[in-house]
Amino acid sequence: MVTRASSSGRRQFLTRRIVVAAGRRVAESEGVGGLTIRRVAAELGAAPMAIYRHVKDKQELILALLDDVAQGLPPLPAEGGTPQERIVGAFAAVDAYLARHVWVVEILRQGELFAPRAAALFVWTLDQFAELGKDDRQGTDAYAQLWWYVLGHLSYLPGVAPERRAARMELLASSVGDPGRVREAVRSFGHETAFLNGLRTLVDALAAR
Amino acid sequence: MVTRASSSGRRQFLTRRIVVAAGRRVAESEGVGGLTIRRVAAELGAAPMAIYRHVKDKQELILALLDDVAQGLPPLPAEGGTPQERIVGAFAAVDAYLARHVWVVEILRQGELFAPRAAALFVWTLDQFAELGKDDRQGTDAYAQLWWYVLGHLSYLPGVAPERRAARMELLASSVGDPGRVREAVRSFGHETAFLNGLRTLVDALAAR
DNA sequence: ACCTGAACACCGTTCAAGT
DNA sequence: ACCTGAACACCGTTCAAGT
Repeated sequence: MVTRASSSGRRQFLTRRIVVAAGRRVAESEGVGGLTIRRVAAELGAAPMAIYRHVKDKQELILALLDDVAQGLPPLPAEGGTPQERIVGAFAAVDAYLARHVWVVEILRQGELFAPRAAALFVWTLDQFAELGKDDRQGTDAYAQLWWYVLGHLSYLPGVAPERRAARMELLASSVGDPGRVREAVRSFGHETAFLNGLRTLVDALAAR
Repeated sequence: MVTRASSSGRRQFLTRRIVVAAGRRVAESEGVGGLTIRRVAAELGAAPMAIYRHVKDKQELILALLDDVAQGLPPLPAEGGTPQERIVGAFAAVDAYLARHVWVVEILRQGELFAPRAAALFVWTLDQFAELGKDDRQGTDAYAQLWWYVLGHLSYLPGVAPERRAARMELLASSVGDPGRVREAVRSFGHETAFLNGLRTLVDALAAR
């Protein structure tokens, strides 16, 4: 996976862009847990300390990664349909995009957020709820509530990795008086459709209250 | 913080209970990030390797901690009121309890869950929705949707630490065309009341759909 | 100016000892 | 049986070099 050799020249062969791109490759393939300065340096065939010339410390690298991912966020839905449909579409798209980059969720949880892309979604959401006759105070509450729902779903995703599913299921079933009932109830559960249905339910309720 | 000295005797002075209790003290005061085998050992005045006699590895210690916290989960509401009120009460109580132990949320996110306490909440929730005329398939979806909402709220908590709030606010406001509107909208936002209102809205909608 | 190497203070964990 | 010490393979980061 070494994309650059340090052998040829001595002069600058690293840039912030290159470092961030390498960091992203590492995070994408091994998760945030596997993201280390030394690992990124190895990815680039450089000495670990070379990284520090382009990034203040590990925290700054992580924030740069967050920014990088934010660039790829799907665009907000334009006109068409009801505000409810647009809101569902927007949050479902954000959820789907971030689900493809679960490692980011761990960073988001550390209290970071992607501005300005998060800010754009926030204001856009205020506008949608304004169309539904809600003021910005109500819109803010609704935005937070929708975001919690999405963040919770994303946070739960690592647990549904196929190899974990069976073990969790058994743990759950065996802890209860009627294991058969639990197994039966969970059998047909699909988190994606449950997520979407719940999102629709929540948006409609927020619009109607 | 050393609660036991290794000096006096040579024979067993550690037990699994003692190790787990020390681990919990460390996690509670420094978070999961500060939880290290070596730190726990120091807390007990023991050699790091002594820990491994009572706990297989760090992962097992973490699971034991999860179990320990689960013991303190609030009891499920008994009869009285509508199912909706009981459901809101139960999930709000779980949220409040875990909010007092935020470090646990990081573990939950790693895909672990507390059985059998989680199982009890799950089955209890199925029962409540059964009273509302929903079958276990619908109840399972509702449980997942409520849990995502709670987990998202808990995941968001570290970001509202007082010292972070102002910085986040500015980052958000400055990223947008109309900073004044954002500041005004967010001014009166209170995440606890927003959480509770959203929970009520969601439960009522799930009951009605 | 940019990269490197050695070093420091940390990790989890194994293994061979001590009592 | 239980605890300890040295050791190994990792971290992030600082500092003094090299070109």
